[in-house]
Amino acid sequence: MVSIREVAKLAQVSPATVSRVINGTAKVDDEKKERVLRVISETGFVPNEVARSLFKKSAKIIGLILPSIKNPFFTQMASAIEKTADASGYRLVLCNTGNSPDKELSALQMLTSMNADGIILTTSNEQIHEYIENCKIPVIITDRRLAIDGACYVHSDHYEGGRQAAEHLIDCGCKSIVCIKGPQDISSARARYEGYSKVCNEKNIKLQTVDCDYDFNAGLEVTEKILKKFPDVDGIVACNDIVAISVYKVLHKKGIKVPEDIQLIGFDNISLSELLTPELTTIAQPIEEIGAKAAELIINRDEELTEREFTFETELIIRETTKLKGDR
Amino acid sequence: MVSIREVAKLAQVSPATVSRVINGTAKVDDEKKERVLRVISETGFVPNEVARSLFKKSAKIIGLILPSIKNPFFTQMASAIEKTADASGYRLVLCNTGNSPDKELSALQMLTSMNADGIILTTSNEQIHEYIENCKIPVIITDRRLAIDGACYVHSDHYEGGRQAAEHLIDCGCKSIVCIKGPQDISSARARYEGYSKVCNEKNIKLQTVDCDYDFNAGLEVTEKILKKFPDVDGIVACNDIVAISVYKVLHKKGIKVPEDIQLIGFDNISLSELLTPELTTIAQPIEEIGAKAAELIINRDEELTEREFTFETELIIRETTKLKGDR
DNA sequence: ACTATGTTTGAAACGGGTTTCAAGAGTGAA
DNA sequence: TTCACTCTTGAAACCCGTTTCAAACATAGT
Repeated sequence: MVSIREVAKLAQVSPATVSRVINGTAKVDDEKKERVLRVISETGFVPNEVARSLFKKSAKIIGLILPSIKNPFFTQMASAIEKTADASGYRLVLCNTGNSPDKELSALQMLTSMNADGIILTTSNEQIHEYIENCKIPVIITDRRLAIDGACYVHSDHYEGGRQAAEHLIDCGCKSIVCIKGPQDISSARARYEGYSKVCNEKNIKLQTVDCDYDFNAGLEVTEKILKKFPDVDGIVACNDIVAISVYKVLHKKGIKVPEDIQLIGFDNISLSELLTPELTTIAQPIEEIGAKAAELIINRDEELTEREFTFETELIIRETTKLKGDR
Repeated sequence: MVSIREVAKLAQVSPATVSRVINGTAKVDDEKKERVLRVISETGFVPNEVARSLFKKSAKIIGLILPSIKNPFFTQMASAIEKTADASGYRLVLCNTGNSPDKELSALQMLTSMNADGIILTTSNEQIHEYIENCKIPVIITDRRLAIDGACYVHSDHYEGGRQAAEHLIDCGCKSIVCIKGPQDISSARARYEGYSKVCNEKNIKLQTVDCDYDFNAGLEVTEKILKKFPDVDGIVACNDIVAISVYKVLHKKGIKVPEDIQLIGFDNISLSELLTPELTTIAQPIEEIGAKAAELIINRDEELTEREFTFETELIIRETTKLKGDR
């Protein structure tokens, strides 16, 4: 691996001059510049990013800390972050926590000590509170809202999304709706349910709920439970698209027709929801916008922020698991 | 950010001693060790990973260069890589290339200059040849086989997978099978097709093929084409699960029953293929094993390699889109 | 008591770009 | 010709954890 000092020697200039040529930080005599460039291309010299970031205290890195890389929602968000980051020359360092607070903290420390320029984090764990507040790099919390000052929040309007889901099923004529509540330690799941139940209260609809994790197998189980507990159910609000898919699967296996017998709505609008047969009616989050915004907040971190919370609107996407026809 | 020199000053020892305490690289007087540990916990000192990796020439980083982060196959592989990496204290730096050779090369250079300990790469681009052969860190090419010396290869036996798919549809009684060939510049797609066509030749089955990209929309189009060109088709071998899903979607929309009218088999066994209704019959690649193996090759890079190519077996997973019943 | 061996320790060098600072070169005006 | 000012350039310090090397000290053996 050739170093800047070797390039300097071969081009008969000082390392400082080579640095100035590479970065265009100061005027360099044309003849010398050419010599330097020639040596660089002959030797294939690439500046060592580690040495650079040691001095600059910026590694051009965005840290991404997620509960699970396999979850399509996070994957789509990660993809949007990567796209935005890459366009500005930033790389993504990925950490998977499986919701473990220990792993979250160590990922956070790790990324700070790597001179990351900012961290994008999805967590429900308030214990990392202190670390984040003392953190000198921006920390962006996506999808969820915690009570941590010093962080930025980027998420959808889950409350409104919950309302939209409830209203849509009611508009579709459902009389006995069951809401599958997501994990209530997650702020977005809480907000969705609050929006949902608000509408039900306004319209005097009886609240029928079951609890469920954001997990395919949990969705399979909870569907059985719904059918047993609420035999007259004709509408199901799933806590996310993955759970909606599992609900559909159980209903289909039992010969229950969707949307004829039971109507079904998901949440997130992961790209999968459109690939399925039948296509899933769902509440769309602007996943790409959320990811892009989070990345931008880090890339433009020197700009003074007027807001610390960015809320995006959700949108009802009517497809094939409910009866009203959408635009499509 | 407190440095090792500050810690040393506060603990009244030299930076060298602090380093020895942190890393356990040499015996340190118990009393001093305790002083150092106390100062570390009081100040919240975390060693700067960048300075460390500048000296050590290892950043404890695995670079992962993929055509697309959204593709579930790669996501599942990435997840397995992350799991293996994390267990040994390595982080993942993710680069998305969208198959652009320029981006591949710059990601490769970038990762080398970041002192990455190794790179896992999925590409069909032979142009990066020279760079990889001169690369001083291990480069592992997954899923595909190129003609690049100096790289390691980790993949499934796609040829055998192609054979299994063909044999299964024949066993299921298909008389007019259409094979959707994947992009033939990708070695694994070629191998699958070779395995497939070998079986057809052995059994005197007419080869009926169409070309298709690994893409959902391409799958929708190609299905229309199949129905037009081969109206008596009763079996379809899709080039991967995503395309199989899109094929199913078109067939379903046209009222064609799967597997009654047309049987369908995918490739990969992404977790999605089991979530669907109907569940997809497919040729499984051991995605997690491939990812883990690739990561291990980097983590254990000092061990002498006896092989440069690691081939995993594929497995026929019979589910609901073909007529023979599997174990389940 | 004195050599021999072993252990602990800190000063200093190292890794490789970047930046500061002051010297040297060049230009123009007086 | 000389003073003033600008532009280009390289030496050296810097970022910060690690390691080498030799000094200092301790223990054991004779």
